[in-house]
Amino acid sequence: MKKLHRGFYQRKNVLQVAKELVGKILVTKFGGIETSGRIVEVEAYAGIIDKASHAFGGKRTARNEVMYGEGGAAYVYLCYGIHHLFNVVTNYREVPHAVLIRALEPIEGVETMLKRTGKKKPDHTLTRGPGNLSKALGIYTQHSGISLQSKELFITDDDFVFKKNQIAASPRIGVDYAGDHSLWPYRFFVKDNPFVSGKLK
DNA sequence: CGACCGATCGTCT
DNA sequence: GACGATCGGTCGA
Repeated sequence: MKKLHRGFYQRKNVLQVAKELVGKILVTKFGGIETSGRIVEVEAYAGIIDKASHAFGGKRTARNEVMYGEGGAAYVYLCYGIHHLFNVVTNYREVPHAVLIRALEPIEGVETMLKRTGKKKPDHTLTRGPGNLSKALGIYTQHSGISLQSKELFITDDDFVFKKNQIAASPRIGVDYAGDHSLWPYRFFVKDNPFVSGKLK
């Protein structure tokens, strides 16, 4: 289990980082309790040229400021007033790229995840979709800006790799407002994995 | 099945 | 004052 180093995140090609994040393990250890899951779905957001990104056009606000920091930090924001969406900031300072983590396969701490989400059984909805996974791992907007080198929130590599033909690309979900950019194939996911969100199959 | 809808609130205009 | 990088429930076919 190797914690991903800063160099993994601080690369220029957000699509490359997004693809490589599929198969890695997202871990939280809040209050000494570990919960983790293998990443099976992500979306890349390509900064100022990407109409779907919060940083489109160089827009800079208190909320998205962490996207302009150096790669390797968490960017968490509240969506629809309910869901806390977890992103990984990539690239270098002043280049606001990010990868949204959309689904996990639970590994560690399923009991804790059930407690946090209020679900009864550990089915595929537990960590399916960005809102659900954040809730299951205990990630909230208060964690926005913290480094992924921290002891409480980080991503590891256990040398597991999905085969190339198991990974598919598609347009991103829920970004119709981005017009033509909503068609960009910036979503990467594991085929036929029950934890992957979006329409079934 | 698919379409629709309500929840809920921080952020930006 | 409007609007989400969502989710889960309901309703009708």
